[in-house]
Formats: sequence, structure tokens, C-alpha cells
Amino acid sequence: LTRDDITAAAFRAVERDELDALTMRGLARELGVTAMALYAHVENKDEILDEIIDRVLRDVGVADVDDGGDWKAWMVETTERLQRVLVRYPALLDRYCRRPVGVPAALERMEAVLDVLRRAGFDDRRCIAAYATIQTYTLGFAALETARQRGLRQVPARAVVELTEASPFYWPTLFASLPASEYPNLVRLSPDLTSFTTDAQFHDGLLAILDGLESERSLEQS
Amino acid sequence: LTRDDITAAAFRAVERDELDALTMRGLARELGVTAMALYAHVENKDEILDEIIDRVLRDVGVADVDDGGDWKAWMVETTERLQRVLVRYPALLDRYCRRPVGVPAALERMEAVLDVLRRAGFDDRRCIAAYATIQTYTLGFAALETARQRGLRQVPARAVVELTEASPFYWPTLFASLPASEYPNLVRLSPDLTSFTTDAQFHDGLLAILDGLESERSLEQS
DNA sequence: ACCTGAACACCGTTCAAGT
DNA sequence: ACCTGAACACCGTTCAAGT
Repeated sequence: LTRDDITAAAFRAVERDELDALTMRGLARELGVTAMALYAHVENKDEILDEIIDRVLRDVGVADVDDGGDWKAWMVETTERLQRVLVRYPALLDRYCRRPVGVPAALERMEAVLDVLRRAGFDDRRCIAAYATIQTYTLGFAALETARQRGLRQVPARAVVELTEASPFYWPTLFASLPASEYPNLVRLSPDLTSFTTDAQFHDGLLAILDGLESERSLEQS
Repeated sequence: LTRDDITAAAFRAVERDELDALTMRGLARELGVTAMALYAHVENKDEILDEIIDRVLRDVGVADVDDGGDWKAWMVETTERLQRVLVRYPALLDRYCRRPVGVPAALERMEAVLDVLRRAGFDDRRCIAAYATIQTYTLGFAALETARQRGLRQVPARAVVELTEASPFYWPTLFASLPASEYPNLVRLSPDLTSFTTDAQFHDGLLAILDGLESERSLEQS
């Protein structure tokens, strides 16, 4: 039993999105060992997750540096890689929400993003502000989409809507069933409120943000 | 023992940010009753949190509708109210990350935001896109700031930096201590990377986003 | 050095039993 | 109707004991 065995088993659990298997006890069971055996190779559970994040981020990487190219295109490509990974592996998002992620691959990624921003003409203050805004949007999107996916399988305790065979999910049907007098916009938009957090929506929102950041940068320089 | 007693006790625990007290067992202890007594008045734990969110959101409200006024000013005011609440009460943020929040006050808030966007000239598709982007940013900011606050008190298992009396926190000192050859931007920006998620940063990022959304709206209409 | 057994101090929730 | 005791099926982690 090695540290790598543990990380590998944990990553398999993360891949299958089996949060039940992603426990010290569940991990140990899969490795044919007791839970306490893990602590000889690993400090605690967060360290296992950090190891996975480091591995995944290294896999994700960043877009190729295309000098003279469009910094926004680079940022879209790089940001969407992280977004896809966070949406696919909710366990990693949970870790991001608990404590700052400071594994080497995360620092390298941050360095690369800041460097592209700097070379795109952002000054120091706006470099940080732009990075913060982009990272914030990415994490928030993954959080909303993950919550949506989890909510699909679960009906709230005091449900407003009855589920039918035609509409077996709660959340998409909620908006359509509200009184139109009180919630005219929700009812009118209800068909599309279902697709609240799609890849296309992430893309459009990200473009709007990058445009906003760029116009702020240009304003300052003129 | 009433449903309101339970909600009130739970809200007191959320206010004190005592996540330990925010358990069925801890709540029951505070109310001088066994944990199982709660289930006579409440379906499950999420229902208690939903009750709190409904109460808090109703308190938070939205900005006054100022007809002929600036929709961006309204949006900033309304969005910052939610941001402040989510940062102050991390337990509510945790609930937002688990499942979509569909309590009445949340629906009313969504309706109000969509209505302001519509009257500001956004078409249906862009109404939803704008709402999604703003909500995404707000949630992501609260998640990053909450993670940062939690991280201040905790040093990772494999710490890169030693803590001293002069710098008793881990994360702010991490960036400054990296090798400047590998991470030039992180080291150069390290003094300001500490204040990654301030109210001012939220404000600036939000303005950039609203500007980006506005210019996309205008582009389409011309 | 590496693993185990038993324990500590917890979770949310169910269910039969009491009043 | 409302509350309790005991139990179920879990958590992460510690620590003394074994090999």
C-alpha cells in the first residue's frame, strides 16, 4: 500500500462521483485495508483531495501561449477547461469551497493567467481584479450547476409542484407552475430557466465579463 | 416547542457561525429537548436552513425601484445585499451549493431582478443570461471569500511556509515566499494577492460584468 | 515501519414505545 | 399529539497494541 495507491483509488471514486466511496473508511474498503492504515501514508483526508486536484489541474493545463494572439481567446480556452473539470468532479468543487487551494499546479495556473493578463496590458491592480473576477465566476458557475444536478434527483420537503411521469424532475417544472400574476417574468421565461447553467451560458457570461474587463482597462489607459 | 422556536434557535447558531451548534443534536440541546423531538415539527435539516434563508432574504430585500433611474445602480445595490449576507453566514452558502434554493423569498428576488433587466431593455434570452451571470458571480465570490476565511485559521498538511509571530496566517505569506524565478507574477503581486476577495473587489468586478452585459445588449439592438 | 482493534466524539434519521 | 430511548448506519481521527 503506497501513497499513490490511495490517491488513485480516491480519484476513481471522484470519477464515479461516488461521494460515499470518498471516505477514509470507503477508500480503505476498496483497498482491502482498514481506515487507519491510510494515516501511515497521508496526513488527513484533505491531503488526498489536494493530491487529486494537483493531478487533475496538471492534466487540465492552460491554453497554448499564442503570442500576438487574442488574450481573451486564451482566457476563454483556459477558463473553460477548469469549469468543465469542476462541473464533472463535484468533490473537487467541495474542496475549493472549504479552503483555498494552494497545490503547485494551482499556483502554476494562477501564474500563467496573471502573466497573460499583464502582457495584455493590465496594470498590477487590474491584473489581480481581473483574475479574481474570472476565478469567482468559474467557481460560482460550477457551484450553481452542481447544485442544480443534485437538485434534479431530490424533491424539497415542502414541494410546491407535484411530479408527473411527463415531468419527472422538480426544478424545471417549478417556475411554470407559479401564479403568473405574482411572478410574470418567471412564468414567461420558465421554458428557458431550466437551462440556467449550460456550457453555452458559461461561455456567453465569460465573454461579457472579459469584454467588461477590457473596456475598463482601455478606459484607464486613455 | 414550535417550528418557530427551532428556526429561531437555528438562526442564532448561523449568526454565531457555530457550525457545530447547527446540527439536529446541537439544536435540540439548546432547546432542552432530544434531537428526535425536532422531527415532529420539521421534515429534515434542509427545511430548517430553507426557513432561515427565506427569513434572511426577506430581510435583505431588493433596492427601491427607481423608475427612470440607472438599472446598474439598482443591480449593484441589490446584488451587494445578497453578497454581504452570504459572506456573513457561510452556512447559508453551503445550502446554496447543495441544492437550488427555491424558497418564496428567493423566487420573489429572482422575479424582481428579471423585471428590472427586462425594463432595462434586455430581451428574454439576455435577461436569463444576465441573471445567471450575476448570480454566478455573487455565489462564486461568497464561496471564495468563505474559503479564504476558513483557510486563515488552518495550515495545510504539507505547508510550504513556516508561520511566524509577525505573519501568523498561512495564505497571505504563501505567495511572497515562492521562488521569484518560477512565479514572478505571484511574487510581485503578493502584497495585494492577500486582499483577493474584498468588498471593493466584488464591487469592481460586478461593475465590469454589468458593463459587459450592457455593451452586449446594445450591440444586439443596433 | 506498517497495519489493526478498539475507542472517541460525533453525524442525520427511523421507529417502536411511552405519556 | 408530542416527546423519548435505543438503534441504524454512518463520519474523521487518535492511540496503544501487535507483527
